[in-house]
Amino acid sequence: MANEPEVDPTQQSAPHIQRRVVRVCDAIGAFIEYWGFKAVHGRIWTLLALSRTPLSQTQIAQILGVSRSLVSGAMSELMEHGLVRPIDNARKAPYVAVLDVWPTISDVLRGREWMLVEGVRQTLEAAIAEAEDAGDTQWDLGRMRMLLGMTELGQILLKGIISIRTPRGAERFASWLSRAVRLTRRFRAQ
Amino acid sequence: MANEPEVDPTQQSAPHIQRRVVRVCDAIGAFIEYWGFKAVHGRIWTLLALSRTPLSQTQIAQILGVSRSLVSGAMSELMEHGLVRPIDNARKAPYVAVLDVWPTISDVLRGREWMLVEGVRQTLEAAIAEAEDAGDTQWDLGRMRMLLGMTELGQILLKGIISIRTPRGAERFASWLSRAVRLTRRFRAQ
DNA sequence: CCGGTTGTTCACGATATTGTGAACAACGTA
DNA sequence: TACGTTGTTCACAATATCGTGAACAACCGG
Repeated sequence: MANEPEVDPTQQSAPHIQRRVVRVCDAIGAFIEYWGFKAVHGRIWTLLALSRTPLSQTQIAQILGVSRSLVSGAMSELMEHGLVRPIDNARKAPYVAVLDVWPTISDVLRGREWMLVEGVRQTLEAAIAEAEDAGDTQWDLGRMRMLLGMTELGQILLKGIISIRTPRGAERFASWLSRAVRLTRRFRAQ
Repeated sequence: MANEPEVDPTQQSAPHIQRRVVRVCDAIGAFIEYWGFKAVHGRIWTLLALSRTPLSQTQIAQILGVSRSLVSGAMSELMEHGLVRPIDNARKAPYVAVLDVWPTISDVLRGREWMLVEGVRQTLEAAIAEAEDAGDTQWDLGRMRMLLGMTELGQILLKGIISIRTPRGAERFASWLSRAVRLTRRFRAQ
């Protein structure tokens, strides 16, 4: 199909604007790399989000300058997370980005972060129970209780953030947070 | 000094409570590993935070079951970040945890996160300028402007969070956030 | 049926990360 | 002084991660 917008694989003769777009993809990739995803996920999602037309995996690989195998693997992960979808039901099809990324963020928070905080909470409770029984002198029971309190606070915040599904939900959460912070003042002052 | 609390290097005969504490250290280490630090940093900090007495690097290595060299390297990094300090000025001294971790979190947000978001913003601005000049058909100018808006919103939030230094600051920020979310309602509705 | 394309899979290399052990200097004490 | 301890440094091993290229199956148009 010669009437498609031509995508030149060589970076030199690619239109200036495409290189600018790839720079954006790289920057967003670097950003989300710090949030537990891989950089290539962010690069692919951004490229699809900024493209007016759906793109094939081959096109994506050409534009980003990576191998098709890398794109293939990253793509199936992105589709698992619901961040990208094929334009029709066949598995062999051009792809578009899903712009509403909040469900994914929410899933990540509910899964990864929640499990980590919950793990801390459980080990803390076990250590506190043990320390209360044993009358220990080496470990600081008060500090353990403080950390447990912070853990529970973190879980409450996580629950609140996860429950945000709509702009209206964000509004409710923000005003709830405002009130909550005010109320915990005396607790922090101790 | 035989009157110090004995710390048994072998995990079998270590007091139950110590093993519980180490489990807490591991859990917190796993948690902060997802936040750009290394797990061993969290383990060491937690151990010091939960110990009533200052600990030497050798003791830390024994309790956590890692080598002294690993502790040494992690320790100097923790001291750079201000999360741990020696009990007296000499470099050879027992160490204690600094419990106020907010300055460090704030530094991380101001450094790492800010640079990443700023990088996205700059590449987006460059791409938008180029697209406006070139009258391009392949890339979606509207989406770029949307991402730029989200980036600027992120920077505003980051600035707000960073500015929290005291409980009073947290209170101000929370109520500001509540108002801000309410005001941006019509913007999101578009 | 046959080339061409598209996505998938796998074995592999390149590279970064993490932790270890040995050697060493600084310090205090018998 | 001789010795033990503490922290530091460095070369190295173990491991994980990232990305590649080749082989392959599915599909489409001639």
